[in-house]
Amino acid sequence: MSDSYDFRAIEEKWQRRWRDEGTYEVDNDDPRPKSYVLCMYPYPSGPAHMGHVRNYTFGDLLVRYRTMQGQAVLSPIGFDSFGLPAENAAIKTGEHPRPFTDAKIEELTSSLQRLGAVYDWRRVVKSHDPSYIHWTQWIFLRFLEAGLAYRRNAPVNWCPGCQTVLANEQVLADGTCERSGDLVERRDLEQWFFRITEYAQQLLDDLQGLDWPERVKTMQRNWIGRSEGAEFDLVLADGEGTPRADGLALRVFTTRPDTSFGMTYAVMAPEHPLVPEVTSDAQRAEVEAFVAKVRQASELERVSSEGGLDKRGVFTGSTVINPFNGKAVPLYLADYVLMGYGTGAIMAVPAEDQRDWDFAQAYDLPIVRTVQPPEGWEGEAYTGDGPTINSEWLDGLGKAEAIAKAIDWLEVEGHGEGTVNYRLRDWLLSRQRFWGCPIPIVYCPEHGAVPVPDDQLPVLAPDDVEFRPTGESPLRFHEGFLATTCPVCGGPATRETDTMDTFVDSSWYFLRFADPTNEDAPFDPAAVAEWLPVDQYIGGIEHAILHLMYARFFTKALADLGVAPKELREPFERLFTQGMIRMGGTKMSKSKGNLVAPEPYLDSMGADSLRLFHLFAGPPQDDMEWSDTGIEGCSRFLHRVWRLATGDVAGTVVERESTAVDEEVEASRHRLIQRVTDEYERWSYNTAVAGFMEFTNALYKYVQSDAGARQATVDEAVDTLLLLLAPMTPHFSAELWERRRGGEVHAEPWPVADAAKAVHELVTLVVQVNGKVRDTLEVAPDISEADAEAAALASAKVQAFLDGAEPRKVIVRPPKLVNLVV
RNA sequence: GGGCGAGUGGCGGAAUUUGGUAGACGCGCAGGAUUCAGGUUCCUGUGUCCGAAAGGACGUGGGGGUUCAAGUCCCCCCUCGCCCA
Repeated sequence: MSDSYDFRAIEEKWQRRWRDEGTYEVDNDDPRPKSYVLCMYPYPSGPAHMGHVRNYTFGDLLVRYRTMQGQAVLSPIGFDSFGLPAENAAIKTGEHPRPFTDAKIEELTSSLQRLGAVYDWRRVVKSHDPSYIHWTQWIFLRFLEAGLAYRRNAPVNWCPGCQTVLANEQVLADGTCERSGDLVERRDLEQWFFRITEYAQQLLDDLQGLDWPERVKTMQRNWIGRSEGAEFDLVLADGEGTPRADGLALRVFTTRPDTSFGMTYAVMAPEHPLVPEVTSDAQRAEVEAFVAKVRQASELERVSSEGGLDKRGVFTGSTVINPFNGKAVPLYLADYVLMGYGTGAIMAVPAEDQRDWDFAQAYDLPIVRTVQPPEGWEGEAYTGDGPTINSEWLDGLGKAEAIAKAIDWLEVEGHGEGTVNYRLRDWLLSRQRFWGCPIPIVYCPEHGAVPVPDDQLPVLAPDDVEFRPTGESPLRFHEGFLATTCPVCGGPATRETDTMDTFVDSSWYFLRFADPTNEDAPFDPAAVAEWLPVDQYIGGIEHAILHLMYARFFTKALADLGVAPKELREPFERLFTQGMIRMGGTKMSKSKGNLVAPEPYLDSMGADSLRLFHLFAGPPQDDMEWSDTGIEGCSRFLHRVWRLATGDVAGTVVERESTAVDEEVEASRHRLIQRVTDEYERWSYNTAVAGFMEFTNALYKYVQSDAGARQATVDEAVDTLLLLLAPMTPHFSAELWERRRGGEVHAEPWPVADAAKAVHELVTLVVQVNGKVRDTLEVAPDISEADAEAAALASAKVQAFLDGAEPRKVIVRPPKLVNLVV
């Protein structure tokens, strides 16, 4: 008897070997074809949970599969190690977040190794490492020089109780602070932005060439939100419609210039700079109260259509002149118009916009249709196409022609022009937090905001800091950090205390992996050119919008600045978004406290069983409700293969010449290679596992058959099985391969099927009568139509159903099906 | 409200490309063999209904349609999920 499958010893042995021997380290000058496989780098929150297991199993499988196909696979890992959870822990304990974070990284690293995931450990990148901070800051300065970073006033969430700024995720759904429970206010602060909007069109256009899930691309398109329309001026007038003496006008944006004759009022955002100008004395008190109220509201509340609109607007006391018909219409403020979109002011056409319709109803404003709704239309606002009405020289035109003609008219008359507008806003990167990458800026009373010179990077946060229970950033009170000198004049100056959004760190880490220890630059463009773009990026759908958009923006900007190769327009050629693991219907996450730890399974069944289970449980892109029923089936399967591979199955294995039975086993071996290779390419891992199980079951039958199995056939079948399983169950395959054949299974070439040997001797021909299966026949795969029909008619079962009748029609699809219609 | 995706046995799920044996594979369950017993292992069965069986009828959220043939294509409806508003 051979010894049994001791997964614990085997996994430790191979994990140590892969790590110590650097099996999965690859050099930039590796002569093999290059491939870059990357899982989104994790936030180090402690030991891995099942969500990580699933994610990193997919990644590791691909690394090993491509390695066996002869490629040099770059498989790096890093840690998104700045962020709020570590800072919150620091506030609670008073301990600096660095040791806390380093400990979490240790824990996650060892979990990943216990899973059997392999990486080039020389290339580890950590966001909070001074060498990484250095180059994140350097990139910020290059963006600043290029005008891609700038500073302006913007509203933040301010908690009056804590006297600090909150991140969006620290504000509860009811608008209160998660820590103190105070109502969160909106407050203006000078903050840093990246000019991502400059790339809006490119970010939209370049989606086309990416091999990404269509729904992720759709989400990005919607987020960018390109809309074509027109901007034009509405001349401001007093309450009676008499134009102001100063000729001041209000610029509005609309996607529907064709409906301009239907404008019955206009609306500006409450924070519009012209608000004080247009407010009449009679309305001033009401307007100011309204503006103050809106300042409290979150953007989500403002754009929500929940609840009535009757308290959400106020009349300014002014009117504006519609240039199309010269009529004066009232000018309102309303919370649903945002300063950040378009021009911050709109013409309102209630007949063709539902929100304008609702507002018009609430404020008793007139509604004039300018598009003829279809016959029988019973809805309110009509946004579809139709002939234009009530619009003088636009009457009768369809939507597209009317839009074009209206824009022409605006341009000729000098009131405005056709424009493209994007929903995408510039990226606010300032965070009033400690545990992030410091923004390398100094404020001088003489010279204002001055960049820290390159030779003074990195700007690092001090270690001797005191965390306040309110959550305020300790940097704001640390004299040693704050006090500095102006790089321009040498006079006293203070440092910027804000840090960068952690999305900044994750926007370029995949580039650093190509050249992770470079001390003179973030990376050598030549090294990046060797590996990038990432061939396969793997991560969660929750990053479909922000992270992927920001990383794409950084890649384009860095290429345009000459930091990255200028041909590198996109970072991630192929994207796979795996489904999340749910627990009780909600996402498995630390904050929900419903994590499932892999350790008990690693202890009782081993990493390979757990990996196999995750692969077998369902399609990788689908969400999965966690349940461990079935994991034992995977463990059982591995034990079955182990016994087969170690000759521990009761049966007769003999040395003899090959017979037809042996040939059939050999044929199914070739079919398995074909099938599984195809399924690996398609990420259909659950069916690949099913294929392995079927094949193993068939081998058991073969070995245990009375006739006895041929040694050479069994050996070849088992060897193939081990090779095909190697990406899924790496330790298991490696150990058996070494025992049986010697050497490393993952260094073996991927098996290739012989198509000629993979064919079936006989295939099943289904015979139907009136579309119902009445018999199945075994026939040669190359049977002719006539022979198939004859065979079908010869069937006694079929004759019984025909009951002597002559078939009216015969459909023959050799060799699969014959349908007799009577 | 709009967009996208999904709905198949007791459960997870399968049915590739172009409509062609629905339920592969596993879990669970039942029976048998091994075992003092439990566990392990091996074999067999397992959509529902009628039937002792042979066999038959029904069956992929609901309703209609196209077709020799529909889980798959078309139309309407219901439910759930995600994204946007």
